[in-house]
This record gives sequence, C-alpha cells and structure tokens, in this order.
Amino acid sequence: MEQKQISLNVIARLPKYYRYLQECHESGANKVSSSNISSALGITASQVRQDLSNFGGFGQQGYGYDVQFLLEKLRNILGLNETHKAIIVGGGRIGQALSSYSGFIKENVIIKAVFDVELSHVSAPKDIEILHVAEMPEYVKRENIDIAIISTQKEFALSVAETLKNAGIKAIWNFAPIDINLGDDVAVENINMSESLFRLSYKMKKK
Amino acid sequence: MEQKQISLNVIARLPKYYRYLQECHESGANKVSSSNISSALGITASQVRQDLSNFGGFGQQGYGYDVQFLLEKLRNILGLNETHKAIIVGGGRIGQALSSYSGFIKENVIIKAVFDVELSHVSAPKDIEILHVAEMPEYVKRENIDIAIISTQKEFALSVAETLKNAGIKAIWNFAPIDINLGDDVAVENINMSESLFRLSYKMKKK
DNA sequence: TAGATTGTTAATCGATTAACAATC
DNA sequence: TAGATTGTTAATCGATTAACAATC
Repeated sequence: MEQKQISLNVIARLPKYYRYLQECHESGANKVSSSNISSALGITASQVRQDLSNFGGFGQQGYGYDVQFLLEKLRNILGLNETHKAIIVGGGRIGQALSSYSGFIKENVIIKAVFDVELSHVSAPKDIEILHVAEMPEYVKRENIDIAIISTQKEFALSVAETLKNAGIKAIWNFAPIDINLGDDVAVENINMSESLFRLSYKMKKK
Repeated sequence: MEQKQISLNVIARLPKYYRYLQECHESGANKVSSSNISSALGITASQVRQDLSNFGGFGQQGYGYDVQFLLEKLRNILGLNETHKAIIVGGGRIGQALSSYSGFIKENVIIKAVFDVELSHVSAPKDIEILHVAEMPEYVKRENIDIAIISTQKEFALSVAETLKNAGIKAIWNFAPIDINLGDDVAVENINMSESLFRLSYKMKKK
C-alpha cells in the first residue's frame, strides 16, 4: 500500500545513510551532496540518489540535501521516532549482555523483561523483570510488547518464535544460529554470528 | 588465483548449506538432493546447484550429494579444519560476553587474550589473559594471532583496526557500529547490531 | 547568469531461474 | 532399462551505473 516494494538492498543501506548524516550533523554541516555520501560510504552517488528517491525528493537541484531535513526524513522512514517495548528470551551470555547494554535506549528500545526456563541462572539490571517462559505469551499481550529478542539455544528458537507470533509480537530480533522466517505478519532480523564467523574464515582462507 | 571471483551472495549462502548438511548428518541421512536443500532453506534448487558448482562437481547425476562428502568439501571451502587464534579488543559488555561464549571452540576459534585501556573493569575466564592495548601489536606478532574481535566504542574501532593491520592480523570480526574496510590484505566481517535494529524498526513500521 | 547537483530515464551489468543434455 | 538428479548453458529478472534534462 505504501509504495512500490523497496528492495532489501536499499533497506540495508538506509541505516548507513542515517549514521553518516548523524556524523555530518554532529560536525555542524548544513548540507550534504550525494557525492559527499558516496565518498564517505563507498556507495556510488547515483545509487545514493536512486535509493533516497524511492521515498521522495528530499534534495534540491544545484544544492544537495539539507542535513537536518534529510535526517528527519530518514528517522521517519526508519521509524526511529517511536519507542518500542522489548523483551529478551533466553538469559544466557548473549541475552545478559543485551539486557545490560545501554545502547538500546539511544535507539528507542526499552527492555522490560528477560524470560528463561531457569530463573536462578539469570541476572539483569533491577528495572528489568526476570520471568519464566511460561508467562511470556500472557506478558506480551498484557504489556503490549513490540519486539522480542531471541537469544535461546537454536533448538528452542523456532518454537519460541512461533509462540511469540501467536501472542501477537510485531518484531523478532533473532540471535540464535538459525534463520527465522514467520511470513509477512512479523518483522524479523536475524543476526547469525556463527554464519558471519564462517564467512570470515572463508575470506581469511582465500587471502 | 584460486577460481573466478565468487560473489558475496554465494559466500553468504555457504554457511547455510553447511549448517543444513550438519543437520542431515546428525539425523543419519546419507544423501541429500538440491531440492531437499531447497525446501529446507528456501533457496531454489537451481541456485543450490549453481552455487556448489562454483567449487566443483560434488554431486552425482540421478543420485544427489553424499552428505559426508559434501560436508567435508564445505568444511574445506570454509576453512573450518584449521584452528585460529583470536584476541578481543574492548572489554565492555559485548567483549565480555564473547570472551566467555563457549560456542567458539566448536567453530575452531581459540580466544587467547582480551585487550582494554582500563584493565580493572575487565574480567574473563582464567585461561584468557587480560592485557593493556599498548601491548597489543607486539602480542599479535609474537603469538601469531589470526583474528581480532573488535568490540570497542565506535570512536576507537577504526584506529584499532589500522593498528592491527600493521601488526599483521589476518582477519577482523568487527562488532563496533561502524563499517571497517581494510582493502584486500585483511579479511573483515562487520556485525552491525545497530544497523540491524534500524532495519527491524523499518520492517516493523511498514507492516 | 553560470555552476552545481538533483531526480529520473535508459543502458549495463550481474545474479537468479529455467531448461535440458549428460549420466548415474 | 527407466527414473532421478546433476552440472551447465541460455533466458530472465532485478539491481547498479551512467547520462542528462530540469532547475535551484
């Protein structure tokens, strides 16, 4: 309904534009051109313009893009003005690191609770609840949770994801080493460290 | 020198094949066909065959692929038979989670040391040394370290990467929220959680 | 006005898919 | 042998790049 389907490649570049625009803003720049962005990020100027024009004409011929304006547009496109409530499922190493990682607040994600099957093993900052997985579906509905961060073992990840889908979760950020795909109803991003390490190994070997 | 340049898309799929083949092996299967892989991973059978044939003819007409044989080939291609020595630079939340994450051993990566500027804040399992960043270049050379895992703040990541390159590191696994690119000399994989979270936000918004 | 830079259309390039001969 | 499935060639599709008219 919104616009013609935007390719995943384009979406993957948007955060890079946003990050660079933030840097420009911090360093006091008022304007930026597609060729500035190009040389900073190693993306062709043509592609930068092509990508941005998917969402509207944000620039001005002969001038470039107004940094503040484009930043605001990107924030809108990426949905960074909204605050999201999140839970973590799986209180192991990664789950605990994420639960105490303060970077989330900057990105407008508030972690409300950590779920596990063995509560005694889990610790978390005191404003984050520690609860049993059995309570999860009820909690997600009651507290209107948007995002679930899955950091369970891979064996449990798929069924946890299904349970969350049924509980009405909107998005899943998956750290378990398995691809999760729940169709169009739930937004999913997989961070597969294991696959990344394999790719690193491949690249290193090829040198 | 090796073969015609393999595209990054192909490389990104190799670990998925490997992971699925492992599952086949664990469940006792002897053979697997491109259409088996296709339905398990949501990749077309044609692409599976195309991808694998970049590295050789591993299958047999009318039969498919021998699981053990293909697994061995993939292990070779990905370089998973070799053990790599690694260090972690940056002893914050992510660095510490990684230092005690046992999954590495399975993937043939041994973490030898964690480097930081403020040693008193860092803890690690006792077989992992905790050292000051100033000692890093010397250590990398002396101990023949292959992989550096960067988990510093983004402000330091780039200069740390340069220092490591000069010390002769072979690969960098970067968790700092900034793209690192060191040319052809050093293999790099970026895990940018911040960008991933932005993409998740975008997808969620679009629903 | 002259110079710069956008947004967009057209051209190119590369990746994915389809088809099929080879053959186990 | 008949059926199945590969490896590879050709066709299609989509993404990137180039070019340029519009215009600030």
